[in-house]
Amino acid sequence: MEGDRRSAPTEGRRDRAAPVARSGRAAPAGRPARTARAARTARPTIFDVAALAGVSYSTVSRVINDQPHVHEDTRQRVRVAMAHLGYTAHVSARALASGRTGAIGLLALELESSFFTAIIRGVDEQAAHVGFDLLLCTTHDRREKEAQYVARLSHGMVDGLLIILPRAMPDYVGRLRSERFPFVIIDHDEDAPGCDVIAADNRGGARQAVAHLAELGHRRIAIITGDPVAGSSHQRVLGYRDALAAAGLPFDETLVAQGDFLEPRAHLATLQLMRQAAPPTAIFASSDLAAFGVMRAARELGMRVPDDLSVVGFDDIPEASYVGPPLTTVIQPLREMGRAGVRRLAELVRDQTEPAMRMILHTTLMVRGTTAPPPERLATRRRGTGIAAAGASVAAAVAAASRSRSRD
Amino acid sequence: MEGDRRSAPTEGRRDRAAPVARSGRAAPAGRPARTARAARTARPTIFDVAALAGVSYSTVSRVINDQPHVHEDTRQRVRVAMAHLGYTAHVSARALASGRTGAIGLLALELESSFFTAIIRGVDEQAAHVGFDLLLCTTHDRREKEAQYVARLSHGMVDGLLIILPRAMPDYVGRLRSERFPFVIIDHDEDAPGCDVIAADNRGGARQAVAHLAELGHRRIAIITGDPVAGSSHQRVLGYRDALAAAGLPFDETLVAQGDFLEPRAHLATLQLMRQAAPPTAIFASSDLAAFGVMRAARELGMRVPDDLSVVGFDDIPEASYVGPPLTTVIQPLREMGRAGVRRLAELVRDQTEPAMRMILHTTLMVRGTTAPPPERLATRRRGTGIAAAGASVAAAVAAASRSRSRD
DNA sequence: GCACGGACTGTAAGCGCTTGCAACCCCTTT
DNA sequence: AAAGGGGTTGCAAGCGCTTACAGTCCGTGC
Repeated sequence: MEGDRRSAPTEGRRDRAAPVARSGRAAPAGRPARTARAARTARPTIFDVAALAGVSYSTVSRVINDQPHVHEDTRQRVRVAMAHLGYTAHVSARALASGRTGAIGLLALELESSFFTAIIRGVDEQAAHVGFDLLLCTTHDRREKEAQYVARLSHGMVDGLLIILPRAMPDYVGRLRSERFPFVIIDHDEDAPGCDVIAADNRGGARQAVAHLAELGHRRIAIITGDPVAGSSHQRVLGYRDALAAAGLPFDETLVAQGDFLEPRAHLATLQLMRQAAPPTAIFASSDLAAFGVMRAARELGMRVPDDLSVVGFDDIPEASYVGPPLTTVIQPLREMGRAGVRRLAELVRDQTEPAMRMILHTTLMVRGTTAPPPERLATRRRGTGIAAAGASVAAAVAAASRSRSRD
Repeated sequence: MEGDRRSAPTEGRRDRAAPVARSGRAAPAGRPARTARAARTARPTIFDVAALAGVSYSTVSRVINDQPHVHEDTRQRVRVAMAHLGYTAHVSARALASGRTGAIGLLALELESSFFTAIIRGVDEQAAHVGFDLLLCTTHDRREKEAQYVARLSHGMVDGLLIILPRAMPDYVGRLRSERFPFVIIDHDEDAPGCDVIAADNRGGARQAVAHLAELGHRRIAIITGDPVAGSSHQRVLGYRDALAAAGLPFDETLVAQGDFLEPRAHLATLQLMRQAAPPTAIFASSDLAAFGVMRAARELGMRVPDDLSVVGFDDIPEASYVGPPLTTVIQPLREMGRAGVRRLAELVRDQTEPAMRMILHTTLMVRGTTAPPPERLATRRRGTGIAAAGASVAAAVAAASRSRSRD
């Protein structure tokens, strides 16, 4: 048997290629070759490669995994055999045996909004870079689904999880933590003890945006908030207040309208804001989508942006620069957030004991075409009829409406 | 031993919950409980559930897979045990044992363009609907990578493959076919014998677009083609010629500019087209992105769209309706193509013997703001100086240029 | 010239699950 | 009362790979 192994690689290879496998070598003890069963597909396995190369299957495994302790000649011989058979390792089998899958999972709410796709682009880019496969799961806000996904994913599908979570912390996070499963949360701007989090500086960004409006001379600056369950939403309100305070402007509850980051709600909120006795001359929307809603409302009211109303968004999704006029907004480095998330996750997968950390990325104000100084002070002072200066009959109607019910 | 099994479920359950596992039951022959080795994580396995429920592991497996031949009481008992332990099946293990993964792979060139994300949205939606997980792979046009991905994916990662392939057929497709691995190709509008293909009616769509321009009175209609390696590109040229012929217009080679579906190239091509002695009054761009390039060039030349130049795109990516003026384009049902791809793939996974088919989805012309009748005939006739009517000095310069070199 | 460490290689024992088959139960049929 | 049969259940044998451990071989130091 031993002399056997020593047979010169070259001719050894040839006679191994013959149909008859040398018994007790190709088929290890207790593994009777291949049963008649199914035989799913005739895909070559590690055993076929081993037989062809005239080595044991574990040696093939070592070659596949670039492990040391394989003679260079042997390695070559195995490589040739693999190429010859067109061998590709079975992913599930390695995952099962090794406990590693080489993939990461990405959990996102949906794919509709550019907000998510922007992050996903960053994730995809970096995942490819560090050699992870990407499993994309969208939850469509179905909480039960979400927990299920997480369970499945963390049980043999992926090595780590990236969760875009602009909301409250769900229960499964606790479970992941206790199972010491690597995960990173993206866009979760609130307390998350023991979790690795990547978020943008929401408060700072909002402050920049509102400070910009104040500098332009606006005194009545409204905010349309994001979804109240999102921490980022809260942070942006704080930034708004910071900026007001810094500019010496009073905080006025009537200038705070609740939104949900989406367009329709912002549209509605804007109509309500403008109906007030003292409507704002500028609106800070908590997302670009919301800003689009503001602009649509303005258009309907016959107001021009930015002449009659200034608008600032948040996020800088691609559409922001397409619309007319292009939107002034706060750049949130979405793509970079995705990239950073993967980088961090890769570290965690490598070393499970890394202490959790929180990573805050800077935001930048991007001044484009939707902000300008407020319309002449006169209009601002002559409330109610002020807007009528915008000229459209719709505006007049709103003005009339706001006169009749002085406060909402 | 036999009487044992018959022990009444109720009290049987209790004593099974006791720490001591009944030897030879919890641990099957040749499987000595759990070795001291690693024990990766203390995740419950099917054996733990079996022990707790007082049944064999295969019964648990049957419950997991909703198979018949399990007594309802037993089923319940197992369910309770699973819930109690927080059991979740190990995905790789099932994949290895069963040969099915419950996932499909999606191979896309990249994620940057809305073209791909639109398809992906459809894929994601339908995948969730039919219960497949989605593995997203972007190739970034690195051919070697692509073949590798396909090999990996088809070896135990996914049950089927969706390939967005607006290009020539790569070699690995042949391999997939010979391995009888289920796959569907999306957006591949040319011959693909034996392959399942989903594509839009590129020829028909182009015909509609160009017919629309002809109906508006345009006589000199240019086309900026797509990437020549794409079958869809070729089909759109055919549609263009169809429409010209139908309208009794001659086919003029000088009105065909080669593009690549992308913006910069189209921008350049437009500048060249307009520099001609007899510039077109309308341009059919083979993609929306290309149409944006046309519009940018027109802007630079001081021409107004659609007054001086009509533009039609193809695809109807979301940005098409955002730009000003909103783009007249051919709606390609990208999302539906993604959905249809998954539906078809699901069928193939279920029944490998399905004969291959080709599915062509209809396109729709969406008239928006970039098309109008050509500028007064006069201008069209008085070539060279005609454009100067557009007014801008840039246009004059181009006119001058076109005079000096009467034909390119 | 022989024990010894190091470089390779092979063997066994799983990873956690599915599934064909055999065994068993209880109940009907003859 | 014995045979037959359908519904349940358990067992064994894998799926294709990784990896601890146990050799095997060779070159070296004494």
